[in-house]
Amino acid sequence: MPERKSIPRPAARRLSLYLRELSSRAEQGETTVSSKALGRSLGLTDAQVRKDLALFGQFGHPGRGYAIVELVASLRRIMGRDRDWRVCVMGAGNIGRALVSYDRFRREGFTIVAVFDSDRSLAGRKVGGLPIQTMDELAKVVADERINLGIIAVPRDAAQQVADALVAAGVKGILNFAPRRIEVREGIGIVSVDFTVALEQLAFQIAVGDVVNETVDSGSGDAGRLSDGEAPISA
Amino acid sequence: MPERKSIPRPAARRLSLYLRELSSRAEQGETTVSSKALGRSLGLTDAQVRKDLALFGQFGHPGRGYAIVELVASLRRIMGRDRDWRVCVMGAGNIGRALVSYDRFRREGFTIVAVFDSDRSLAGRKVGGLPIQTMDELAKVVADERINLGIIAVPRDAAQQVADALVAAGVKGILNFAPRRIEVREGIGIVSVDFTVALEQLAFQIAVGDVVNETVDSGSGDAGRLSDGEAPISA
DNA sequence: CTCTGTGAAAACATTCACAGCG
DNA sequence: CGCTGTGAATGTTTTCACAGAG
Repeated sequence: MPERKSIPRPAARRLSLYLRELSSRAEQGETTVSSKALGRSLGLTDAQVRKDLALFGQFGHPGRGYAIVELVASLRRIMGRDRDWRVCVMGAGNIGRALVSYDRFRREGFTIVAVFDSDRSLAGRKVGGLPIQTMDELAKVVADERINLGIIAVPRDAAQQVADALVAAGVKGILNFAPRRIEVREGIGIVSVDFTVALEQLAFQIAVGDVVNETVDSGSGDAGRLSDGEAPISA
Repeated sequence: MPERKSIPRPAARRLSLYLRELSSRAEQGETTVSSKALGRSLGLTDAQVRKDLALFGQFGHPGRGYAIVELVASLRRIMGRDRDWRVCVMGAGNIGRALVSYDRFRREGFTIVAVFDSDRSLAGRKVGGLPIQTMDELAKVVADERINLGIIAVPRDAAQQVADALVAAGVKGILNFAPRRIEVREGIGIVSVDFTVALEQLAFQIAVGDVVNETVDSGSGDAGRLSDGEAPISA
């Protein structure tokens, strides 16, 4: 564990937003951006942006701002986006099928290479160009295809079991869509997204009569989020 | 704006997890739970659980713990889950269709009553029992069906425009799945979920060699999070 | 002048630790 | 006892404000 420096969790969440916004600006042909302009697009202060980016080194050019292409490259490397991620989807229900067909994953370097479902009668049917496989082929396929991430899109009560199988097969991280906490051993990454929780947070904002801008990225095993929050909620 | 008390954002995110866990325990027939047991299931300390729950009143019974049914009812009311939420889905692509068919929403009191798509050639086709409608029927349908929430499942470049139309039509909150920040006027709720950001957070956990349990609930318009985080990430 | 990087201050959130109820 | 609710202590994150680079 090559522990160098501690990154505040909220900052880690914002990093993804910086990368998303910067990539989009790069596509527009912009070459440079100030912390103020970047913060403005994301609902953050300029100081916050500078602090976050300074966590990894000196990327800015005083008087000029940040060189976008350069910064995107650095952030990608820092976030592990320069490697190739090979992903399998567990569960070929509504959500699993939608994710397999979600083109953006591939474009962003997360390639889905296999789909599994416990229902053997689905075996062989194709989803987004991939044949559905049975769960007992998991270990072999993960090894053969060098899969390092798994996405759980199975019913709640099967989720922990499927997670255990993924870890046993050798994946390094799990993105969980089932509505429950997943436990994994130290060293395995886990991020959860719960659609109902997301809608509920929305209902809460409204019920409480006070609304702030919030990004929900359901974290690992617990109640994480990925929102550039602003004020607390007042009730 | 009946501002009474300020609720820490991280606490707001955890509330959903308490409710989810408590409901599940109620189904198992459990009647009582201590802050310690609840925290254990969610990866939180007992003190954290007590502080969070105490934000809204005195729910616990010293020596005994919390009465589950009672607490679930209180939390539901506090979070606005006692009302009926009527939802429309914008975009009948992979994600939109998966969400329309996501049964859990209905069971949890979020009823999807309409689906829209800008592609007129899809008009009339059914998705999960609902006919796809064209975007220009939006205002009328929102009013007639008393829709108060909208879900955005359209491509990035159409998202802000669709959000504006939803707000103009009268929805009170938006759940956004498009990969960009959505701006809404004061008083309108917004929560965002970005699948790519979620996978990226996972990649980051792994790249950084240090992994903590995290729940990602992509917040509103900015870089928020919804994670019951633990330690910061070390790089 | 513009705009970064960063210590120092302020705001926030979590954990501790304990008084007090049942 | 067991377990809550809560001030006080601690730890973390954000904001401020400014020196210095281009």
